[in-house]
Amino acid sequence: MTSPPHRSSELANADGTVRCRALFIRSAGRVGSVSDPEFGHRTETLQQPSPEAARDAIARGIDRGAIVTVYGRCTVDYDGRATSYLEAGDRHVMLKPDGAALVHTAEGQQPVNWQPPGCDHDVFCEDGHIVIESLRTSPDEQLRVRFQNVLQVSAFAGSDETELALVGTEADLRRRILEEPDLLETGFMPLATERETPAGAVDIYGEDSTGRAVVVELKRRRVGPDAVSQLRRYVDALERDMHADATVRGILVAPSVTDRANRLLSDHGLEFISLEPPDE
Amino acid sequence: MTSPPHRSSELANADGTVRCRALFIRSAGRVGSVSDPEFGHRTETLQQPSPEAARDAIARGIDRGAIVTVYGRCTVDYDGRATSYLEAGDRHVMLKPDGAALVHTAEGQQPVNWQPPGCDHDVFCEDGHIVIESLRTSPDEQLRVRFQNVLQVSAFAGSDETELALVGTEADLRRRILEEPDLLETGFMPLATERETPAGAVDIYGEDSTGRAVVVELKRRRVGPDAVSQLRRYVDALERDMHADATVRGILVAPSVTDRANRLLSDHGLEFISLEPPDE
DNA sequence: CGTGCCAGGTGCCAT
DNA sequence: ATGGCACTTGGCACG
Repeated sequence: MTSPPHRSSELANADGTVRCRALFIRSAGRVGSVSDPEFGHRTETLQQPSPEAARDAIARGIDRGAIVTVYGRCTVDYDGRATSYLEAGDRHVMLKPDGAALVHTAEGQQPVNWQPPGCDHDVFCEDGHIVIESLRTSPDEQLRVRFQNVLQVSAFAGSDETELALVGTEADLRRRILEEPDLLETGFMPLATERETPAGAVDIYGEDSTGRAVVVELKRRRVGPDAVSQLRRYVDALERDMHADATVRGILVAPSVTDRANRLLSDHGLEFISLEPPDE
Repeated sequence: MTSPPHRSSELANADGTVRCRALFIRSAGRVGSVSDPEFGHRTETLQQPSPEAARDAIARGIDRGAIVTVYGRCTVDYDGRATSYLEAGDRHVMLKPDGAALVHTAEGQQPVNWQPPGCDHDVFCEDGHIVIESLRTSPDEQLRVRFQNVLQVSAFAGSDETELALVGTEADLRRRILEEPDLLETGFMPLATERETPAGAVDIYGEDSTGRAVVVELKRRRVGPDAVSQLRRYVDALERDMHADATVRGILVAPSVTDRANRLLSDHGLEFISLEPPDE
C-alpha cells in the first residue's frame, strides 16, 4: 500500500502562509518544540515518529523554510551524472531550504550522497516507510533516500544575515602585489588584471622595467604541473597575438612549487617567485 | 569566569566505557532519549539545555562515538591555511566520531566552515557560553564555534557497515576501453595503465595498428584546456624518453570538449575521441 | 546557460 | 608526509 506523495509546494499558499494537510501529528515517541523569542528562531523535534508523523514534520519543516534533519536507517539511490547505491545503514540526512540535500555517515567530511541547491524535495510514505526524493533538471539528477526506520526528525528555523569574512585568498595575494608591485620585481608595472587572451584570462598583465610584456599567474598555495601549464598557455596565446619577434615573460607567483613543476618551468623558460597571500 | 575545558579523551576508560565527569545533567528544556534494540542505534537529544548540560551532552556524545549535532546562534572563527570570521547567526554544527566538524548555514551544499577528519574536538563553557574547538596539526588549523544560545543538542549513535557503490567514474571508462579496445580505434592495443613518465602517470599506454605509441588520457565528463595540457605533458615526456625520431600519438577520450580545448588539441597535434563512461 | 578557473577544495593512492 | 590527480567536485564571475 502506497500513500500519495506529499509535495511541499502544495502546502504553501500564495501569501506565504502554510496550511498543513495532515489534521494531526501523531508520534510514537517524544515531541519537542522550542522557540526563543529573543532570537526569533525555533526548533521542532520528533523522536521515533510514525511514518506519517515523520512525513508531515519533514514536509512542514520544508514549507516553513527550516533546515530539516532526519536520522535513521536508510538506503540511498542516486542517479544522474553518475549512478550509485548505498546499502542500509544509519545516516544523517539534511534538507536545506535552498533545495540542497546532504546524506552524511559517521565518517568523512564529505557527504556520502548529496544534491546541490535548487532541487525539489519530496517526502512521502511508501509501504509504511519514509522516502525522501530530491530532484533537479539540467542535468537530470535524482536522489532517493528510503528509511527503514526513523529515529529523529528535526526542523530548525532561524536567521543568518552575515557573510563569511575570509582572508588569505588568491584575490588577497593579487591585491598585495598590485599595492606593492616591487614585491614581484623591481620596476614591475601592472597594467591589467584578468586580461583576456584566447587561452583564458591572465591574473596580472604588466611590463617589467625594460618594457617587456609580463604574464603573472597567481596561486595561493604550493603548486604542481597544472599551474605551470596554465601559465604557459597564457604566454603562448599572448605571443601569438603579438608580432612574431616579441617574447613574453611568464611568472608564476606562489608560496612554492613541486620538483616536477620546477622542471616544467625551466623547460618552458618560465619564472617563479615565492610569495604568499597576506595573513590578515 | 571560565570553566576548565572539557577534553573528551579524559573521559574514556581503557576498556572503552565512559565515566561522566559531571555529576548530573541539568537541562532547562526537554530531554529525549530513544533507542531501537532491533537496529542497535540510539539517539539522545536535549532542547534549550543549560550551557553545562549542553557541554556534557556534547562531550558524552563524542566519547560514545556518536554523531553530535548542535543548533543555535553562534560565531565561527577559523585560522589555518587561511583565516575567516563569521558573525553571529543560527547554524547547524556537526561533529563526527572520526574528528570531522561541519558548520552549516541554511544555504549551500558546502559547509560555511569545517574541519577535516582527524581533528580533536573540545567543548567547554566560557563566560556561560558553549564553545566548541576543533584542532589539527600539519597544517595547524583551528576552528572555534562560540554559541550565544543553544537550542538543541543531539547525539546519534548507529552503525554503517556498507560502502557506496558508484558507477560512471573514470575507472569505469578505462575498464570499458580495456575490455573493448576497438571502441577507441580499430587495432588499438593497450599495453599498460598508469604507466609512469617524468610528467606523471599515463591513463592508458598502448600501440595503434601500425605499432605507433599511443598515450590515452581519460575524462569522465566534458573537458576544457587543462585536460589537453595534461595530455600534452605526457606526450612530450614520452617523446623525450624515446629516440629522437619517434613520435607519440596523444588521444583524449571524453564525452566532449570545449571549443578552446578543441583548438588546443589541433595546435598540439593531439586527437579526440568521444566516449562516455558506461551507465551501469 | 555554457566556459573557465579558484577552493581553507577533499579524497585516494603512490613514492 | 609529499605529490600528482580524480571528483556526481562545488562555487563564482563573465560572455
